[in-house]
Amino acid sequence: MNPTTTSGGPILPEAALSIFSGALRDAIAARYQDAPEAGIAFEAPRRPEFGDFATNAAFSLAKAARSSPQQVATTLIADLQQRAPTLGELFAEISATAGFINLRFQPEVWQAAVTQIVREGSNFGQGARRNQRISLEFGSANPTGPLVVVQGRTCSIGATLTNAMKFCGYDVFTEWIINDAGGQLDTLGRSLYARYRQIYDPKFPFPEDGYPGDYLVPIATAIAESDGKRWTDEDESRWLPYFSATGRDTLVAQQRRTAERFGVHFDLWQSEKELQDAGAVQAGLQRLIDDGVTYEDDGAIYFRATQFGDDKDRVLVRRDGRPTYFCTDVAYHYDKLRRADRVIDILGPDHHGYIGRLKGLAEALGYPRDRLDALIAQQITLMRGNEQVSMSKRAGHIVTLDDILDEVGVDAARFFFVLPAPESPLTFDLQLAKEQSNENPVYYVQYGHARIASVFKNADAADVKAARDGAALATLLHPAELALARRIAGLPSLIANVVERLAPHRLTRYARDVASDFHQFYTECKILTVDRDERLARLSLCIATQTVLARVLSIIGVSAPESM
RNA sequence: GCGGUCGUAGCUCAAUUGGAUAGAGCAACAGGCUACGAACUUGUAGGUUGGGGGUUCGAGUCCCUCCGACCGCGCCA
Repeated sequence: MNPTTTSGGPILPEAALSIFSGALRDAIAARYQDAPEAGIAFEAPRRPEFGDFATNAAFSLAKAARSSPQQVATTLIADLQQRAPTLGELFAEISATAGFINLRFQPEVWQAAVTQIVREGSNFGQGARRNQRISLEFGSANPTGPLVVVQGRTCSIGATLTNAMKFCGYDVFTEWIINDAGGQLDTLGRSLYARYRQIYDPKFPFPEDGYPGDYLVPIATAIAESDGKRWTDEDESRWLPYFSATGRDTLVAQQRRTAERFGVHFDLWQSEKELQDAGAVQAGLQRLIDDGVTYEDDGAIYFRATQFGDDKDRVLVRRDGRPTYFCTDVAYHYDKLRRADRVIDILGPDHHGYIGRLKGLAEALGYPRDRLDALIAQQITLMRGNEQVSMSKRAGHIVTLDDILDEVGVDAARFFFVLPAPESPLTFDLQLAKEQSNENPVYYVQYGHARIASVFKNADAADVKAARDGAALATLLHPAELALARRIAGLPSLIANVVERLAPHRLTRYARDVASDFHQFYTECKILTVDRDERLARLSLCIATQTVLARVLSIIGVSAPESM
């Protein structure tokens, strides 16, 4: 039986791999009967001279075959040539080096991939809808001040993952938790009240633990304008609820405006206080009690976190009967775990010690630990050239996200915040981010997109249309053309990887790689040549490249300009 | 002290989760436009992956140990 059939038209890379995989499996079964059956995995080698794909199948067979991986690989390739001679129609090269079996596709395979991208356009790489709901919580800040740099990073990471997941066909629900249940709201109220009193008496004392910075002044002024001096003679029990609530509402509205400006949208802004008032906290607590994972000690109720990998048991209800922050979070996560198939929190660096508790909680509630993931966005150091920008909150040097957006713009900020892996610390150079020069990776990628747009402007409109309608690509043979085709064909698997590993930073790297391959192609291959077939083929490659660049940029949340 | 994250080129970061000779960008040096945007590109140089030990065909990646940085370790949120 011949496993390869190429009669059905052009074969795409995945199909070619799958044909090879089938043939190899048959060859292994015939040659090494007693070898354990194992899946055959392919990877794209780092070095181009090793071909387009490689498999390490021979390594796992070597022991059973009592032979070296290299010998096994050579034997299998010889068998394949006997058993499936038509593989040569798909593969220009099948070779064994150092035990790996390396594959190089025929150009037709990459040409077929380009044709597919042109045909599918902006749908290329999109996953079919799967019936899986993901809850993604990120950004969440105390409602006591403007958004700062950390939220810029968690929002960029969260929004990018959201976009990637949606594109893959997941049902994503984004949530922001408003930490308004604790004593910090009282602090906010007192700070705001002090600002209000200072309008009439500049010497009015500001609370020692109050929120510094002058962002409360405009809110206090607004209160003074609408209410006048009527709060100056009131008792604290009267003015505190009012100033706390007004401060919270105003600041949350500001935070929301900043997030929207940053291109980040949340489906739910969840107030913890409302969660408590609605009885959800009681329900979550009751569930833990029913599960028998709590105990009472000295009048307080504890969660047996140590049974689930945490290093300490955690108080849920204080001796005075008030629930802790963690207790509210139990309720919130219990709620999320019930309505989503997967729950992801993206937290700031100070929540490091919180991960174990959360995962233990998921387990205590009867869910597998990996149903809940907590990702930590590591610390950010702001630089301006060689100078570090002070962000000390105590000293009142608050650098807000709005400040950064004013200085470098949304595009650069979104790009830089996802540049390194989330768990790597980030050094953010504001000077570099706003520089419109070749040192700035954002412009490098955007320039690629704009350069393609420029080619289309110079080209004959009829040619562009012909290329969009589908042209023959047999002339795409130049190494730069094939490298670019191979790169852009990798978009779907890259996005799948970003989602699977929660690794948004891979998108920025990929964007640069695509742009780099394009610029090299552009340098080495004249696009608007006199030969019509060649011209249309290269225009098709440009169309496909622009499609991929636009997609990646849109997932990162960066604009794809036609000109710059 | 306990726990977590990290330590990779002068700088900022990767490395498809155990694969091949550890890669990019910037900075440095030397080249490329009478062709569609030079905001581009080609090349050179730069490394004991913090140190040491272990696991195996194979380790930046896993285990142990030391060194160093940051962050947690409240009946705060």
